[in-house]
Amino acid sequence: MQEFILIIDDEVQIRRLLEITLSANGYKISEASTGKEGIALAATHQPALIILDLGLPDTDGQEILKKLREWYQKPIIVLSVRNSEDDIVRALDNGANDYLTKPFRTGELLARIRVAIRHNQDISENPVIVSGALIIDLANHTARKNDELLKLTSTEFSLLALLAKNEGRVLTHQFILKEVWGLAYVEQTQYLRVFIAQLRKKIEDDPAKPKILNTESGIGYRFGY
Amino acid sequence: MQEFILIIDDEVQIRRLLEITLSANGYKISEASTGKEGIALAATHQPALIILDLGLPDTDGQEILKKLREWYQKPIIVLSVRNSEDDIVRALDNGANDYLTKPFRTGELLARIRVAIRHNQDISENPVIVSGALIIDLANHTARKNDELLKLTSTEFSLLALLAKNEGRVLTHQFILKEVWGLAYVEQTQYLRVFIAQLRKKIEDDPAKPKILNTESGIGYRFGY
DNA sequence: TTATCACATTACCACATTATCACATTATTT
DNA sequence: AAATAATGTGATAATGTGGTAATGTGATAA
Repeated sequence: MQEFILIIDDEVQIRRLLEITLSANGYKISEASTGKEGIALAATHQPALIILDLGLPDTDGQEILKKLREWYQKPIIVLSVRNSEDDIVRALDNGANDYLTKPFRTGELLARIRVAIRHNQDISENPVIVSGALIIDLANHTARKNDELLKLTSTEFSLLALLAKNEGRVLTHQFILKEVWGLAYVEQTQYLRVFIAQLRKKIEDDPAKPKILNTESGIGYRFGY
Repeated sequence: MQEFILIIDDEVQIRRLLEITLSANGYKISEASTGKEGIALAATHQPALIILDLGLPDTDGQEILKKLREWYQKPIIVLSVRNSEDDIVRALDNGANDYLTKPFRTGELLARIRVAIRHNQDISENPVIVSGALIIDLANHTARKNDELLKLTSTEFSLLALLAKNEGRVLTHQFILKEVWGLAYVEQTQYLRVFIAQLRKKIEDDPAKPKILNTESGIGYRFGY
């Protein structure tokens, strides 16, 4: 899976610089120029890391940081022109993983991004997910229920696998669509409904009363719990 | 539990400064003035964090870093007079968690130590608010009471989360409306009454005698206390 | 070619959620 | 205690969201 970085900065030049540098190093990018937009994008895109400029026009950067940290656990690297110890300490104590003052050196930023992501990556991937009577084999792209092989199409399988990998967690429509269909499809929530329905027919005892693939109305879907 | 920090630095003044600052902040200290000594102490004392000066007399600091990282997983913060990008990137890629150039500001160092230690503790744990039998998982948009999942709509959830995040504090009607419904709705106090009632039905033992979602007549609502 | 399959797309219906209102109840003030 | 203000409650309307079936499309294989 490609690492996905969200840049929240109002300066176009900085965004362009970061965009070029980061994509040249194999990261995917999304950008926001205001705090509000940034929070919205973070919620829908679930980036692996956020680069946050403290000097945004709409809101105090420290407040955005706090808001993000209410639910966002992955690394946040703060950029700022401000170099006062107070700003730095506050940002770090508000949940930032690192703090760089502008102008920054791109090589150093990249190294600090690697540090931040490296830390977050030691969650080992389990090739087989077992949940009740369901057994999902990620490596073989097969799923079984009560020991009988389910006939799943590849889209159905990746959808099921994605949800199962995040058992108990609510995944937003946008996130699922992005992961399974790709970035261009984040608006097509109806695809998702169709495929959820198909999966339920195949794996639920009573598709009308799903116990495995649960709906979180207005938000997304959840596997189990 | 007392946090234990190992300082590897050959300059006596720096060691003394760190010793005073860190112990004043509740950390226990051990010190080494050479790389060899440092590695030995790290092995015997198992510190929660290491502060490593790159400019040691006996060995190249980067080499000590690599040696430590062969077995030592906890945070290492590098100090150095050298400010070249190359040094910084190398240190970070060799496994340092952070890099500060001398002279450093003690408040910033302390904040970065907190970041490093904080990081090492809460790997993959969700931010949850626990209040009595209620457990609110902000990242997952789920809430439980006595271990059973509550069926909350997204508006109900954000209202509950907002109040719970401010446990014990009175939030005014206007503030709550602004946060949950948006600025245009600060006058619609009736929305709030309706949704508070719905939440109470779902989470209070006796909705008529609320113990969790309390009314502050004429002002707003309060979670708990 | 036809048949088949998976996915895309649409239309429609059902249900869940939210908004709104009228009225009951409770709290506060005089 | 009475008057007034504030809050709670239940019903219903309006809207939003999700589920399902049917159909279109394009690829692939018989």
